[in-house]
Amino acid sequence: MPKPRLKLENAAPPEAHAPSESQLAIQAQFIELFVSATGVLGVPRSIGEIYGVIFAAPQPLTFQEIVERLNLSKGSVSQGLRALRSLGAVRTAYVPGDRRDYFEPETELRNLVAGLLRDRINPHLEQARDRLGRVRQQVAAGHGLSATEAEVLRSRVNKLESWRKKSALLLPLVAKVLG
Amino acid sequence: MPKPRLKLENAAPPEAHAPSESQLAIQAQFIELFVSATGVLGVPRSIGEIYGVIFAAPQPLTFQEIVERLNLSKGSVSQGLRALRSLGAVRTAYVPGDRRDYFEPETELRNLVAGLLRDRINPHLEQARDRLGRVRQQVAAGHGLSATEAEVLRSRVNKLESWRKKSALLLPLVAKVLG
DNA sequence: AAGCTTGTTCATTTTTTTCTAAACAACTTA
DNA sequence: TAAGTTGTTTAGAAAAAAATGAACAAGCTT
Repeated sequence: MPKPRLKLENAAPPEAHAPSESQLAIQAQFIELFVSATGVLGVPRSIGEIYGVIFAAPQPLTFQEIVERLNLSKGSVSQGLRALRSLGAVRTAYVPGDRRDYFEPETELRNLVAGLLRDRINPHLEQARDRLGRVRQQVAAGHGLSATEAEVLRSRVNKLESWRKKSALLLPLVAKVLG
Repeated sequence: MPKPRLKLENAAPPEAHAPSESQLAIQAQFIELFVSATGVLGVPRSIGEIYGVIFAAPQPLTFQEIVERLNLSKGSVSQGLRALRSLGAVRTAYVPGDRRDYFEPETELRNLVAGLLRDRINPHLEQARDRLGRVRQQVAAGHGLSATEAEVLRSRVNKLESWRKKSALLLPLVAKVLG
């Protein structure tokens, strides 16, 4: 026999009331700002909207509130939130007596940039290092090239190597300046 | 057997000969490298291919050579080259006695990054400054907000302002490190 | 257990981006 | 002037990306 559970009486969660017209206008401005950033970052528009609506909210929002305020499908919001959490751009907030997830924004630029570097840039840089090694080998072994052609190609490979080094030098610096 | 083509008798331009198998392999490696970069930069794959094939060539290439080596349509190559020139990533090289355009790569990272900043980042930053001003006004005027809510929103706007300032500070630094 | 609520997954549809091919313009040479 | 090159423009096809919605899972509540 399952033991009967006590209902939490005060469960009435700190529900955000329906936003006023003025609040809606503010929210729209914030969202617009982040949506325009998606263009540069190459992420889907809906992700900008989701981050924007969370950023614009004075209190953490529930999944359902995000769906309603943006008129997005549950599927899109679920996927968007997963991406944002993976970047470290949103966190879940715990609300006692409420089973739902509440979402709040990460607002430290340092941390947001760190997430982007980790998830989007670094993997490519590492892959590039490997590829570059292969190109260098190919060029070194390359036959059918005149002496001057071979020389040009070697200098091109060296250029690439210098790009890679400078990038690797730059990224920590970026993190430092933003912190 | 390729069908014989009518040739101009003396014009004989410094035509690149058909690449050897080894040259093709090298070229493919270079292209692969730049195509993988398109993912990060959010530019079309074909643009990576075009820059790659130019970067991989010891001498400047003609439009037609690019089309043939990549099996791309003339239209794609024309558009891709325009974008690359606008970024300052490829230059045209003059070849005496030849009407065709020859293309060679810009290989200075500093200049490539400068082009990206100019064409892709700066416009967005300027737009962001305007939008941010509007958000600040909205929040300042915002009614229908409790005192604590208004306080949170003001601090959010201040965060955004500090992001913008840090970014504006960072970009010149990037240019300097890469130079 | 049956019936809610909350959120995820994924096959399909919708939208956006990218590419192509055909028409065209500008210029050169016959 | 006609005919040939070289490259651009653009309408529409093809491909890729993003969003939807229905089925599903997991956990409460009664």
